[in-house]
This record gives sequence, C-alpha cells and structure tokens, in this order.
Amino acid sequence: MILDDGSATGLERTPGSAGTLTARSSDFPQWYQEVIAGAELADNGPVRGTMVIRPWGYAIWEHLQAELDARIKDAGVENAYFPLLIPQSFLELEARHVEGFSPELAVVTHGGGRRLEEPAVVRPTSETVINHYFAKWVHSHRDLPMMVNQWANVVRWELRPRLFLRTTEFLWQEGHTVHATSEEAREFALRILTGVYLETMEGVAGIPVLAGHKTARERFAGAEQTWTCEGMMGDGKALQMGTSHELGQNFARAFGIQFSDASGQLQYPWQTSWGVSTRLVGALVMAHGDDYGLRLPPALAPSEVVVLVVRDDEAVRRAAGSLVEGLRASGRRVRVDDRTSSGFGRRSVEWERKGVPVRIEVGPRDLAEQSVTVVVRHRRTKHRVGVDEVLGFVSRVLDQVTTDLRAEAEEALRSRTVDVPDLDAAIEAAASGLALVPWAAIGLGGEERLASQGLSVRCLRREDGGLAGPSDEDTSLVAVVGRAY
RNA sequence: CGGGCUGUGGCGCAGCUUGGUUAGCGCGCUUGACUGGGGGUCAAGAGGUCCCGGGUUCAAAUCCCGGCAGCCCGACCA
Repeated sequence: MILDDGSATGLERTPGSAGTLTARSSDFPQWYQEVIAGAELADNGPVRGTMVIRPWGYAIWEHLQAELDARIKDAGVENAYFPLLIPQSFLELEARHVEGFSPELAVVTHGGGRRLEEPAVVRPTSETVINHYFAKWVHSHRDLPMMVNQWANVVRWELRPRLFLRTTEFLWQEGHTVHATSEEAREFALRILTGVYLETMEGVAGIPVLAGHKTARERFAGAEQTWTCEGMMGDGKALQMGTSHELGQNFARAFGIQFSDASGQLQYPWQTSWGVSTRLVGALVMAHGDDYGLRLPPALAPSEVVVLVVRDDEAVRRAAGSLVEGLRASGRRVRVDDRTSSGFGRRSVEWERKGVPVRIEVGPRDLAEQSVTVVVRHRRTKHRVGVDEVLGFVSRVLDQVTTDLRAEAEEALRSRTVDVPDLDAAIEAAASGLALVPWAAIGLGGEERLASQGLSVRCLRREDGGLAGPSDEDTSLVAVVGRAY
C-alpha cells in the first residue's frame, strides 16, 4: 500500500503472519488475526479457551473500565467484592438459573488435598452469592435501593472459545441491585443500559449499537426481561456488547430476600443485574480495525500520541522532549519512541498496528524546516506541521477521531441493515448483515427456523428504533435478525 | 458428542505418495558492518527426541499397528 506521500508500508509483506497468536478464530476476517497479533493484545492461555491479555490490550481494558466505573458510580452504585467460589447448592436455588448455567460450570471438587463435602463452582456470574448476602443485608424499605457492582473474573466452560469474544475465563463488571418496586427496577435497568452502556459504547468507543430487549428464547437464565446493546462488526455479524436484566422477584423468592414496607408489610423486592466484559475490547478491534491494525478512540488509547525519534541525534532528541512536555502539559497521554536501534519502518508499523491515534515523527529534515510530521492513524494521512502549531493541530485531530470512527461505523451499520417484510426475506438479508422484520412475522416458530439457519433475533425494538414500553407483548415490535458471534 | 484435519528448531511450513548422503525453507533470534523519513542490505552464527510406543527393514520423518495431543466446522454462550 502506498501512502499519499509516496512512501510504502510493508504490512503486506507478511500476510497472515499471525505469529504470536495461534488464533482459534480462523473464521474471523484475515485482518482480524493480523490486528490482534500485530497489536500484541492477547495470547491463548495454556488451558483451552483461556486468554492471556498482554499489556497493550489490558491498558485498553483499563481505560474502558475507568469510563464505565465513573458512570456506574454516577448512577449511585458502589463497588464491592464477593467470593470466586460458590457452593453448588446456591446455584440450584433458582430453577431456570441453574438450568441455564449448569452445562458451562467449572466445579471444584477437591481442596486441601481432600474431597470437598460440597463441591464449589467457580462463579459463572454472581447472582447467587450476592443474593445470599442481600438476604442478610436487606430488612427495611430504608435499606433500598441497595446497589453494588463488582469488577471480577468469571468462568464459563464454553464449547467454542474465541479470543476476546468468548473465552473460558473473562473479566467483567457485574452490577446487582434491589428495589422496592417493579417500576423502579425497570427504570434502573434502563438507566444502566442507556446512561452507562450505550453512552460508553457510542460516545467513548464510537461503536453504534442497537438497543432493545431479548426474546424469551434469548433471555438471561432467571430474568424476566433482558435489555441488550447489539453492535455490528466489520463483517456484518452482530455482537452482544452488554446486557441489563430485570430479574423480577425470582431471585428474591429463591434466596429469601424480604423487606418491611412503610406499612410494616413484608415484601419481596424487585431486582436487576447487568454486565459488560472484556468482549468490548474485541468489539473495538472488530468494529474499528482496518487492514493496517487497530484504530483506537483517544479516550481508550493507552497512548494518544507517540513521538517517534527518527534518528539518534542530540537536536532531534531535544526537540522531541520539548514536544512531549508540551503535549503532557495540555493533558495528553504521550509516549516517546526513541528506540533508534530498531529501524524506523519497524517502529512506525508497530504503532500503526497498535492503533495509537496520532504519531509525530521528529527527524533532522523536520527540524531543518522548523516543523514535524504528524501522522493521523485513522485516516492514514501525513501532515507537515510547523513546530508552533503542533499542539493545536494534534488537539483538533484527537477531538475529531472518535466522531470520525463512529460516523464510519454508523455508515457501515446503515448500509448493511435492511427492512424486510417477512421471515424468508429476513433469512436472505441476514446472510450479509442485519434484517429488520416485524416481530409478528416471526414468532416462536420463526425463531426456531432462524436458528436452523444459524441466525437469531438479536433484539426487539419499537418501530421508531426506541425501546419497548412496559408491556412486552407489543405487536408492533420490530425484530433485529442477524448472525452473531 | 457428530463431521473434517494436523503433529518436523521459538513461530509458520516443505519433505512422506515411490524408505537411502549431513532433514530443508521463510520469519524470528545472536554478532558485525553499512544504513536509518514505512517491517532496509550484506556477511557470519546459534537453534532439532521429525508427538509417544511398538513393528517391518541392511536402513524409517517417510511404510504398518496402537496410543496421545491439538486445530477447524456444528450444537452451548457476556
């Protein structure tokens, strides 16, 4: 590939050199493997389906965490921590919950060199332990709402792992709340869905999502209603990026959570739970990655700017140093690459693959002209910028990146989403994207047929794209149908 | 659990059909020089239980038998 200034990139020289990644994802687009491997985000773990997140990938996750955590706290939820190991009997208390999760449980049968009296499961999610404690902690309507969140790892023994998107162990955030009324619970589940998840995904990550609720078939095990954010990846497949569940009183009844209301009557409370995971890192890669690697929104980039010292030279080093100082003073995360013992090409390709939004090249040629070379990653353009204008230029670019990425992703979503009148048309259209079809034209039998074609209803929404009202059985609902990861 | 396939330096592979010198190649790695504005060039070098066990043979990476491991497709799913 030739850049607009005539220079060439060497990326194509080693097509498919996944190298560090023995990807269990060969059905991903070719570029995905290259991006993951080249960006050094992750490796497979020693146990099948587990994942080692390398520093660059983890740093992206940390930024996502920070964005989510701030919004979760804004919603009034506090962080807490609950045990990794859960007595097996806890899982069995809620019938649909255990039915949904037992096939994918990892069970610990021995400890301290002896067989355990009761096996412990490694949490696949923490509804059961947390509700065990809610039962102890909730007594009065004055205790409500009770809202906790935990950042933790969970284990689900999935049959078919995919790096970042479905690994046996993954990191996530799971929130759990208890409310006095069903209305309040619903309102809160939706607040998390839109005010935390949707806002982070679209506003921070630049990934447009279709929000809606799941059909009964796709609902979380034990929930009355599951709200979801569905994104579309570069290949037209859908990805469930986050869910928020209304649990009704199911867990409250199963775990004996009760409170005395204002009139002294014992009541079962209404609950929610909600989570997003390291899958979001995979979503970022899939949604924004191009043939040259990752493209990161600045808010999530471990470094927003990298200053590349082209050649080992005293004056160049000094110029780079003062550039870094200036950028840091303006609040940017900046990294210097002065590893002049490796070639320039190698280093620039590395940062391109890692997705650093802006690269500033400083070399003798630039200094001679009192300028630097600014490379904008997401557009792959190079600009000669006067030394005095760099800060302003970089700042304008960084402010624009997320908007540009989102606009591109929105266009991709729009161009691969079609309105269709019936099930047959939906099946045809969903082969290459998403189909919007009247829910009334599908129904339970229709979902069965979709499943046989490798398709599913990703979510249900109102005709205008809004979320459904309190009554689920709205006949005017529109189903989003597609293939999914 | 069904259906495909693969095990050969760190990674990716060739060699196997038709047994035969010292098991090759690319990438990576080490050292040096020249370079350095998109994975640069040249030279020298290190690195192997050819998955394991048994068998056939003068001779096995190669043929036969038996294990083991892993990958892909499907079912399950944040």
